Amino acid sequence: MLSSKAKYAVRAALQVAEAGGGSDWVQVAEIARREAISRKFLEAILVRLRDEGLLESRRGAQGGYRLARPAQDISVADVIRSIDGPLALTPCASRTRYGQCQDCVEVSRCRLQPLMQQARDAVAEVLERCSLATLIAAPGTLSLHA
Amino acid sequence: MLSSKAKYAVRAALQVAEAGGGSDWVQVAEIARREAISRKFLEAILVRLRDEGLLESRRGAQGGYRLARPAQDISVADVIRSIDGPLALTPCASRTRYGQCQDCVEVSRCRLQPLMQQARDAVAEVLERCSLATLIAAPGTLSLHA
DNA sequence: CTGTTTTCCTACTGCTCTGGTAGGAATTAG
DNA sequence: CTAATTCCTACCAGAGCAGTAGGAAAACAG
Repeated sequence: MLSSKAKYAVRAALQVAEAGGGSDWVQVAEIARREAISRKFLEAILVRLRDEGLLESRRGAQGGYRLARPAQDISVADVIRSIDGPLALTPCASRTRYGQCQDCVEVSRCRLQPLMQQARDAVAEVLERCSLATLIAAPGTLSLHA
Repeated sequence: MLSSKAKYAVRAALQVAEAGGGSDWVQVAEIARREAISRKFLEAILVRLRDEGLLESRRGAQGGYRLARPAQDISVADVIRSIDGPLALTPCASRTRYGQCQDCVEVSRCRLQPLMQQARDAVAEVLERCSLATLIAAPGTLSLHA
C-alpha cells in the first residue's frame, strides 16, 4: 500500500504540472486548498520532491514550486519512489535501491527472488510508462491499454 | 515492500508443500530449523495461514501442518495476501478487499484510481499465476516468461 | 530599507504496525 | 499417564506514519 503522503504527492505534482503548463510558480497554500491537504503537511512533501530533483522552488513573495522537467519526463513511479522508496516487494528485487534482505539466508539460492523481480518489473512497467502529462491528458486513454 | 512475516510465510508454505508431497504433517520446529526462523514467531504465521484456509493443522504428538489444498492451487498471492493484506497500492484499487481511500475526495473523479488498478492487475497477474508447485518445480522456468 | 509573502528548517506528538518474546492451556499419540 | 505439539493471550521495544507548531531565511514590492 502507498502511504497517504505518496498519494498526496502525486496529486500535488499534477497540480503543479497543470498550472501554467508547469512553468509558473505555484504556491503551497494554493495546492493545499485545491487538494484539501493540510498546508504544513504538504510543505514537507513538496520539499521532498524538490530534494529528489522533481520540482524547483523559489522563496519569497510570488515564489512557489514548478516542475524541474517537462511533465512527460516525470513518471508517477518517480513521484512514488521519491516518497515511499522502491516499488519492489523486496530489497533484493529493487533496481533503484538494491539491497540484500536481512532475513534471506543466501540471495543466490533464494527461491523467491526471481518471482519478486517479475513482480517488480510488472508494476514498474505500468508506473514508469505513465507520466504526469499522461495523467493530465486523458482519463480515457488509460483504460485503453488495460 | 513485503513484511518479513510474509516472506517467512512463503518459505514456510514451500517447506510444508515439499514435505511428503504436502500430505504429511510437518512440525513447526522442523520448519523453523530449516528456514532459520524463530519458532514462536513462525507459530503465529502458520496459525494465520491456517485461519485463512491455506493450511490444516493437527495438535498433539505427531501433529503439525499440511496444505489444505494441492500445491498448484495455492498461489504466492494467496500467501502474501493472508499475511500482508491486499496487493493493491490503494484500497480503492483492491479487488479482494475494496475500500474507499480516506484521503480521496471523490472516488469517481479520482485521477489515480485507473492507474492504480492497472498496477494491481500487473502485480496480481504475476503472483497469482505462480503457485507453490510452480516455485518448487523449477527455478529455471520462472525466468522464461520474464 | 521596510514590510509582506512565501519557502525552509527543526522539533514535537500520538498512534499504529512490526518483529519479536513468554508462559502456559488444550489436544492427541502411544 | 506421559510426552509431544499446536493454540491462545499477553506483553514489549523500536520504528514509521500522519500530522502539528513555531519561527528563521529569502525574495519581492514599495
